[in-house]
Amino acid sequence: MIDYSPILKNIEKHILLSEDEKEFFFSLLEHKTIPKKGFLTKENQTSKYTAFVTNGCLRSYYIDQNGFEHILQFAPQDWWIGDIHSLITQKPGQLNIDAITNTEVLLLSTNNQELLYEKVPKFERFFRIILEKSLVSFRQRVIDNMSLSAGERYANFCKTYPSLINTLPQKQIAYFIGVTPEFLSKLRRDFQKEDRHGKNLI
Amino acid sequence: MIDYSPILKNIEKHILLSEDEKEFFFSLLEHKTIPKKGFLTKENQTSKYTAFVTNGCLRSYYIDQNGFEHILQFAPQDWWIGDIHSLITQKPGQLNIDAITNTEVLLLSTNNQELLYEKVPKFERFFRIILEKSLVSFRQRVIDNMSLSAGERYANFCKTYPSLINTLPQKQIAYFIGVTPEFLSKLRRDFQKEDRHGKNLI
DNA sequence: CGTCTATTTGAATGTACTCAAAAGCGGTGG
DNA sequence: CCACCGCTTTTGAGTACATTCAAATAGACG
Repeated sequence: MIDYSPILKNIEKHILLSEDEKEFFFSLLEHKTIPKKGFLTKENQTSKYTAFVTNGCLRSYYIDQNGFEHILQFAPQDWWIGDIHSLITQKPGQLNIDAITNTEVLLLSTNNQELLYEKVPKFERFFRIILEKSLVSFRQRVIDNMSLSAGERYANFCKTYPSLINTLPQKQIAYFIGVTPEFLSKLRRDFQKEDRHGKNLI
Repeated sequence: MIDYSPILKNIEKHILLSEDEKEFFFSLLEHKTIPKKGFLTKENQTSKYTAFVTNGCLRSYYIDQNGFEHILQFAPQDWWIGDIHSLITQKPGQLNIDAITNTEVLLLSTNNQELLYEKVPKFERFFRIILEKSLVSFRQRVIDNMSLSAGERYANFCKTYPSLINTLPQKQIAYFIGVTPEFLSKLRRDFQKEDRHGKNLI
């Protein structure tokens, strides 16, 4: 009934599994539907699950002391997401993770993840590789925040997530690149002006 | 001759090794001394080594298109450091890694790291855990850059790295928290004023 | 001691934010 | 089907935080 092929494909990019191992892995997953605006994780709660998105899109964000949202990650189809700090410390976390659209996820609980590592050590390798990639992208984010202007970060976002630009409220792009929605609106207006001038000059 | 106990202690926090495994692991390491201002890694070169600092302090930094330095990480004693993007893609990287003081490192080449994973799969677990921790700290860095003012980031830095405040040129702290050295100087002046006023009011 | 680099200071500037108000847009119920 | 409501986006004026540039001062090291 549940289609495990997307997650299997994701995993087999990095490790190969026997039929038994596949069955065992699938048996550890829980399928869940998160409706638009529904939550996977809330701040001040201890996270129990790492999620793999099979359909839809989740986002993780932090709310600061002034009540402003800052989006850390978008997780469209085929992405892994979770509050890793809370997951590894098993302490209450700072992040909220909710659904931008109706979303289907496969959940792996921390207990089952440990079990998986014990029974099928190859998964240590798999998650090591996933973590390497996440680390690279967060590192890039730190670099970009320190070395690029807001306009450059927006241009960057458009290049990196072309599929999200038209599906996402502009506000959320602003919260991701680290500017106010008002300022992003002005940036876009200025870009359009530049574009038009560019065209006229040709 | 080479003292492997610091790195062993670091590893045995997370996994336990047999004598043979220890010997094998040690045989894969290269010892190197990097003098103050010497380089482990230069931008545009493909990284070959992950380093463990047994003594001294390294830093990794990025130089942007305007020639400004942005420090990504300090690696004092007992820390791991490397240009992970270049290491995993085996393409030329963006980072420089150099020594703040004379530094002793143990180097693990990418080839030897793969060999280690093959022969002693427990190391997959070890590096998975190291990566989890790095990821948490880079994630926190993104959060802080988006939600805190420069003054708050500086106060944060002082709390997090008390040992570095007096050993590091102020400039480098500025490049780490993401402000100009001039502005950090002004921030510190203002903090001192506040402190004095605070004292006078009591 | 002299040189080189780091730090401090000040004035002018710029980038991005705040606040307030208007305009646009989508969904829902009558 | 359209009117209304709530939310997003736009716009503008004023402001704040941080940078730039230039010059003076302080510190470190050979």
